[in-house]
Amino acid sequence: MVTNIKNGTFDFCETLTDDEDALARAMLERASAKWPLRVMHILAEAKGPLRFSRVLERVEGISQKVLTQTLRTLEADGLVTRTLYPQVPPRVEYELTPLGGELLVEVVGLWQWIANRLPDFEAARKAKGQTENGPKN
Amino acid sequence: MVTNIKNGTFDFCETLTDDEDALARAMLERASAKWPLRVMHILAEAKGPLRFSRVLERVEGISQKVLTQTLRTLEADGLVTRTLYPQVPPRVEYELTPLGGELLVEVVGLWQWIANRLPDFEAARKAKGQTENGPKN
DNA sequence: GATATTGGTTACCATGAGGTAGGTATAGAT
DNA sequence: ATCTATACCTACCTCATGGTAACCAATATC
Repeated sequence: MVTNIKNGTFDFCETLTDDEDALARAMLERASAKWPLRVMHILAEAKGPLRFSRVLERVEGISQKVLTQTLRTLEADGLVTRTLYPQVPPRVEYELTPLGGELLVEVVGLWQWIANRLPDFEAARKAKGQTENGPKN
Repeated sequence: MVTNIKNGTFDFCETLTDDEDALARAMLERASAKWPLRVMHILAEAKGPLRFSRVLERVEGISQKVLTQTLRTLEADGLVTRTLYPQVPPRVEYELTPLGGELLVEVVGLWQWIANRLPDFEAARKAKGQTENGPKN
């Protein structure tokens, strides 16, 4: 895996147009941001449609505004569906799409890789400050 | 893969302490941010140590301040090494660590998955606006 | 003595992302 | 007539982030 870096075949970005690059980057940022992942996780757990208020209850710490924005972005990206029932207290349901489910799985894979390497990261954090050669700054 | 969402065994987060969760989340955000990925990519391409100025030249659009911050963060996380030679025009070299190389590969995997699904995302973007049932607001 | 080099740090300013509070629409209950 | 519930939207304020520019240290060069 790391070898494809060493032998120079490490070519992402180069195979994409600028537009595609920007879109992929945007997706990556969205997928790894704080709220989208949580919201998608909640929706995945629900295994079915969820009303706005239910999501708001379960995503701890999120504000209504940000949840609205988050859901709209996820909808625009095809990761969740939004279904409006024009009742008189309006009812809106959100559900994870198959694409959203797949993306979630991919991100969770990366997440778990990171979780497995957590000791390495913590070790790096502690080992800091005395690795420099030379008396110091 | 998606099935482990459907049958309820979808449990990341729950297996981690709050500290670990926060750390993993921070790593994920860092790994997917705009500059760290580019800087690591440059460093990976170089297949060896690179001076600060060389990195600055190659990462198009980054400012000196942000590159400094980025490199310091990467160093703190054990993803790059920083070697200071206390010469009189100071010389500092940065190099990707094995851990950094592995992380890069993982993120690139996700990146490529997204790139492969780009048509789906674009389709979702276009198909927006008429999926709502009900005349609309 | 003035200046350039290298890898920063610091001060200052602009942009924007997020939080809070309030408004809106409408039917049914009181 | 008024209040409640739902899923927002809009305005306003704040705080963090990123950019620009100036400064630094020590030697070598003009």
